[in-house]
Amino acid sequence: MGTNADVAATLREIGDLLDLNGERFKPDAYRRASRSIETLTEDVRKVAGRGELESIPGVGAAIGEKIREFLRDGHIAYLEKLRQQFPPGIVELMRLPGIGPKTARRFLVELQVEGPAELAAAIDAGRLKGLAGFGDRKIALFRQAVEARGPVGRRQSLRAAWSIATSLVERLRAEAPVERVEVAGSLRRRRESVGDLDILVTSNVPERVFEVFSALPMVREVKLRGPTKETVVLSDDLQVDLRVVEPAAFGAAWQYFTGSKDHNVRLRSLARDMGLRLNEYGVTREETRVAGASEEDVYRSLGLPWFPPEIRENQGEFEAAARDLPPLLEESHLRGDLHVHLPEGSSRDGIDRLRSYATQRGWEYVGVVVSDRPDAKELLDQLRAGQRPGTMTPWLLAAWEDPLGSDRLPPAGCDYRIHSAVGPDPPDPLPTHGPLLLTHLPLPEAGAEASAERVARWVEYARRAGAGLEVTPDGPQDGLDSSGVRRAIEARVPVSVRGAGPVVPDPLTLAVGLARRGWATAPAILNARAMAELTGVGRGPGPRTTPPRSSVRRTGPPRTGGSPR
DNA sequence: GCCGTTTTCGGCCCGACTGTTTTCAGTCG
Repeated sequence: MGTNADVAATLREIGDLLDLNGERFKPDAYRRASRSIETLTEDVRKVAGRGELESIPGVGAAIGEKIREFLRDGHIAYLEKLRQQFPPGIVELMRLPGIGPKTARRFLVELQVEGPAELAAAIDAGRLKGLAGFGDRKIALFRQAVEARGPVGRRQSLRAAWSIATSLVERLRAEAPVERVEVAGSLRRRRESVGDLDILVTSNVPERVFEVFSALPMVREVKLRGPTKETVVLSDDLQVDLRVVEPAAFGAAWQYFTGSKDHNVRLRSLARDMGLRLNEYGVTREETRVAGASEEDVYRSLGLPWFPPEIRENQGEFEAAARDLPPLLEESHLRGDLHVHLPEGSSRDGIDRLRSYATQRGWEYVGVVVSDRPDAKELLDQLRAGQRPGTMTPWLLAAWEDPLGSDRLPPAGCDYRIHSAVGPDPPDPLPTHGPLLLTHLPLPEAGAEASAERVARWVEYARRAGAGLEVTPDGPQDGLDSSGVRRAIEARVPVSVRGAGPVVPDPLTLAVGLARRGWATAPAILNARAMAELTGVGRGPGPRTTPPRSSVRRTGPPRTGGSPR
């Protein structure tokens, strides 16, 4: 576990315990600080080292001091004291769906129930019957919550969530009486992992929409349904909230349900300061709605620019907006992809498909990996045949990919080299032959988001090797996560944004989204450069096994303006 | 406990849904 995650979990536990104690505002303060640390793009120890903990949103003198204590001693006396007041299982109980601090406390005080197992036993023994506020229905829900313990609440990878959401949205558009269907929530923000899906529709017959939606084959159960909102659980445990709003409020609702929570809290307090009120129905002054149909209107009415969803985290976007938001990378900035594997089948067909795919995207070049093809030699010849710069678009480059540490030399005619990582950490010697890219970084730890320290080591290694790093639709499962992108850019290590090539649907948008979450602008992105600026790769015939390392560095990205912290 | 281009004190987002309630408390996002 990374230190940031440890600190975040510790602060959250303090918040939960304070909640049980009946504290009014402290629990939220600790949880806010916890979320802030969790989404921090930098190692919290580094921030502490600079004495800047209090610059983190939600961290003040008291919490800052507790974080320092945790980093120094590995524990916090205040937390130890809190823990002594409650049995250890009680926090676990409180995290079950439908059980909050009030209910958990009642279990403890009125039934001496100290954890999930004891709760199950108490229910079985009929000890909850007759207690005020606990009817049969509620007791059944408690039982369900205890029994469902485990996979519920598991976060999905961005790519898995995207693919599920895409099919749900398609079905709704095709089969339900809706005008507009959009995804909101953390998926729209392109978070590396997604806990649930938020889908927003406009329709004048919500109940019909809910009927269609609940009948979809992937829906396992309907958790709740009201006039404007339905919550379902899919067969793979993912929860989906579907909301119906009127068109005049669509922008406000989309903004509201996209979040993040901390971005929204900041926004609403800004609105309040201006004598306005912001909720999911719009921005109102007294009883008059002044904005709501579009997100742009909502932000404009608060004197703010529209924020790209990927940076709505209250991690510096408001401060940056006071100057100028940096122009984040767009899919249209990309001029190619430097790491594409041909699909199964003949190379000739593969090249044809790739060419038309790249043409569709308007790309100048595509780097084709030849090293894993049985017919590598012929493929190389095909790639070389008839290509002259400027005569054919897109230009196809030949890439040679092998494991980091391999001393096998690529055959003549290859344009550049890609090294795939072979372990969780960079090996000792620097790669020779100047690879252009390092790929397949195994950054996640048991599905967790990549640890900040490990990312830092890879970024430093890439910098010394003069190589670029990849961000892919699989996020930290296969390359940089968004904080890694941010780090790489700060270290002037070029970042390559990689899609999936000619597969349908290509989740390239996710790789771009992760780069945007890392505040990437086009100049920092290797494959947003024109081919002529690509380290001299592929200009004319001849072997190019070793792109000059110096040129990679020379064309390194300028520092982006508006660095959030 | 945090925070402030109204504030260093006095606020703290706010609405939907459910269950068990004749008017609301708890939970959730």
